[in-house]
Amino acid sequence: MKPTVHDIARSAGVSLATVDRVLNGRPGVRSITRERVEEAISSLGYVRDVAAANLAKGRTYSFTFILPDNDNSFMIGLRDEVRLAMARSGAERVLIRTLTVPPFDAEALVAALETVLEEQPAGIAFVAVDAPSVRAMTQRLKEAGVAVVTLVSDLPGSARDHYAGIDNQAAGRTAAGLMGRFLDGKGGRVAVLAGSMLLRDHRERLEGFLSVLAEDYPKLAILPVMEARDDATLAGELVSSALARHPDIAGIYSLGAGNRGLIRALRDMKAERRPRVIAHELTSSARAALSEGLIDAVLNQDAGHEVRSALRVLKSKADGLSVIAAQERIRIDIFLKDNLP
Amino acid sequence: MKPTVHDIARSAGVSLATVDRVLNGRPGVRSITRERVEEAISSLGYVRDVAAANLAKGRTYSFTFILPDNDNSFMIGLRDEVRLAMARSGAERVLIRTLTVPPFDAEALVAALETVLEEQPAGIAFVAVDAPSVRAMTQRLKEAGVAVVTLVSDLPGSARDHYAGIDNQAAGRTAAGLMGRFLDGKGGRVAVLAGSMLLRDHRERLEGFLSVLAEDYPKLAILPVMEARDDATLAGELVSSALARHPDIAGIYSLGAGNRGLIRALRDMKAERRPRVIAHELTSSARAALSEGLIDAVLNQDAGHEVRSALRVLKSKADGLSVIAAQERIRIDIFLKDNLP
DNA sequence: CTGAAAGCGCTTACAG
DNA sequence: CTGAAAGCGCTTACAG
Repeated sequence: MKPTVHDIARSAGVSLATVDRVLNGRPGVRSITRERVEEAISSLGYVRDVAAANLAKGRTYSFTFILPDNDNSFMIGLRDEVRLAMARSGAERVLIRTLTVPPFDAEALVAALETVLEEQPAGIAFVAVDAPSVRAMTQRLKEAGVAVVTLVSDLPGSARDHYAGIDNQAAGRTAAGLMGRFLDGKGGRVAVLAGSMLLRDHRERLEGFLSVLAEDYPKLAILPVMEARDDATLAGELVSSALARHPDIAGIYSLGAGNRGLIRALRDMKAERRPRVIAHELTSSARAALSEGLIDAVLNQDAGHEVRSALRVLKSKADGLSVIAAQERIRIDIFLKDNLP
Repeated sequence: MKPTVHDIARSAGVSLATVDRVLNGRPGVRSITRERVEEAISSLGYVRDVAAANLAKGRTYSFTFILPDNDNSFMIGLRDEVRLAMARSGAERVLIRTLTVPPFDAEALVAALETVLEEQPAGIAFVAVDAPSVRAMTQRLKEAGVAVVTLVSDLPGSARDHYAGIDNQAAGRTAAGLMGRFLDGKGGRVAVLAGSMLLRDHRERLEGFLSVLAEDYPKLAILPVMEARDDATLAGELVSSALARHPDIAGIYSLGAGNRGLIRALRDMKAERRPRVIAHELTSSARAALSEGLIDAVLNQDAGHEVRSALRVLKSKADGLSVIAAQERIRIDIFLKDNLP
C-alpha cells in the first residue's frame, strides 16, 4: 500500500504535525528530527496525495486572467475559452477572475497587474505586451510568490514561469516552407500582409517567413510588407491595390488578423488568377474561405488548449509541482480544407 | 461558500448517509425522502467534490492498456508513453497495467480482453483490430460496466466509449491536399506506398488520399499502390524499382511504417530528380529525412497525447463524468523541417 | 521545538 | 428505510 503521513510518523517516531512541517518545509523542527523524518520519507518512498492535501487546506486556487479587449475573432474566442474554463472550474476548487485591458497598452497592463497583485492571487495569466515596465512588474509578481504565465504573446527574458502559446518564428518558417513548395515551378511574387510591426508575434512570424524564403526559395521575389493594423477594410484595400499593381503575385501570406478584407479581395478575382494564400487563425471566415478554396492553408493556435494549458501550469506551479513539458507545448495547427475539425 | 453534503442534509432534514444514497443513486430511500433531498441538491446548487469522494472511497482506478508488440518506431513510442503514464500515475490513485499481444491478431486480442475482463478493471484501452469477435467482446466489456477506449486504431460501430486517435481519412485527404499543391504546375505521377490493405487505418488513409486527388487534382496520375508490409527493406526495393520504371514520379505518399527503406532509396537519387515526399509518423529517421530535405512533410499522431487522452477519458467515464470534447480530439500534426519540435 | 485533536467533503459499514 | 460514527490522507490551530 502507498505509505501515508501516518506511516512516516510511526517510522520516524514523531507526530503528524512534525511530519507535516518537514513535508512542507516549515520552520520549527530540530535538524536531527528533520533528518529522521526525511530518512523515513525517502526510505518508505512516500509521495504526497495532493488531492487530500488540498482538501485539508480547504484551498481554493485563485487565478486571474488579464485579456486585451480586442474585438477580433481570435481574442473573442480566447475570452470565450476563459469563460468556459471558469464555468468548469467550480468543481475543482479553482476560482478564476478575469480582467480586460486595452490592447497593446503596456501602461494599462502594468496597472492591471498592480491591482491584481494586491489581491494576492495564486497565479496570473496575461497576454504580454513587450515592454520593460511589464518585465519589471513580472519580476515583482514573482517576488510576491505569484505564479506567472504569459498567454498567446510571450515576454522572453522575463521572470515568467511559462509561456502558453505558439512559437511564432516557427509559424512563419512553416508558412514559408509551404508557400515555397506551393510555388515551386511557378515563380512569381509573394506579398505579405501583417497587422503591425509593433507586435512581437507579427514581427517573429515575418522574420521566420522571410528567412526561410531567402534561404530555401531565393527565386521568389517578396514585396514590401503591408501593414493593415488588423483592420479588415484596410487589409482589403491594400491587397486589392497590390494585386492590381502586380499581376504576377503568386502567393500571399497573411500573418495577422483582419482576414475578412483579404478574403473579399480574393473573391473579387477571377478564379484562375488567384494566388496561393496562407493565413493565420481558424476563424469562421477563414474556415469558409478554406472550404471555398480562397485560402489554401491556415496556421492556427488553439485558444482552448492555450487556456487549459495555462491553467494546468498555474495549478502545478502553485502546488510546486512539475509540468509535463510535451503536454504543454502549444502546437501550430495546420489546416487545409481537407482536415477541418 | 460552496454547499457540501452537510448543507444538503440539514436543508433536507436527513442524515449524511441518506444524502449520499441519493447522490449516488443507491437504493433504499423512500421516494418522498429522495425528492426532498433532490430538491435541496438543486436549490442549493450542489456540485460534488470528486477529489473528496475519491479520497473517502479509497478508490484507485485500475486501468489496463493492451498494446501490440509491433516493433516499429511508432508502437515502441506508444508503449514508452504508456510506461511514462504508469510512472506518473502513482500520485493520482491510478493503477495502470499493460498487456502486449501479437499485432493484427483478432483472436489474441479477444483472448487478452477476456483475461482482463476477469480482473474487473475500471477501464480498458486497446489498439483495436477490426473484427466481429472484437466487437462482440467490446459489447461484453461494456455490459460488465468497464469503460472502453480504442487507441490509435478504432472500432467504429462498436460499443466503445471513445476513440483516442486521429481521423485517418482526413489524414489521407490532407496528404493529397498538400501533394496536389506541391505538384501543381509540374504534373507527373504519384506513387503510394502502404503497409497493408488489411489495416483499417491504411485503407482509410488511402481512400482519403485518392478521393481528393481524383476530385481536386485530376491531372495527377496515380500508380498502383505498393504494399510493403511496413517492412523497410521491402519498401526500399519497391520504391527503387518504381522510380527506375517511372522516371516521371513527381510525388510519393508513404502512408504506413517502414520509412527507413524509402529514405534510403531517396538518398540514392540525384537531388534534382527527387520527388516530393509525404510520410507518416515523426520517427527519428523521418525527422532526419525532413531536415535533410528528403521528405517534405510528415503527418504525425502524438502518441503521448493519445495515451494521456485515453487515460483522462477512462477516468471521466469511470467517474461518470463528461469529457471536454475539444480537448480530447487527437489532431493530425503536420511537420515540415521548419516546425520540428 | 513537538504533539493531540479536530476538521476538509465525502463514503462506508453497522445498528436500528 | 434511515442515521450516528468512523475514516480516507492530509493540515491547522492550540497547548505545552
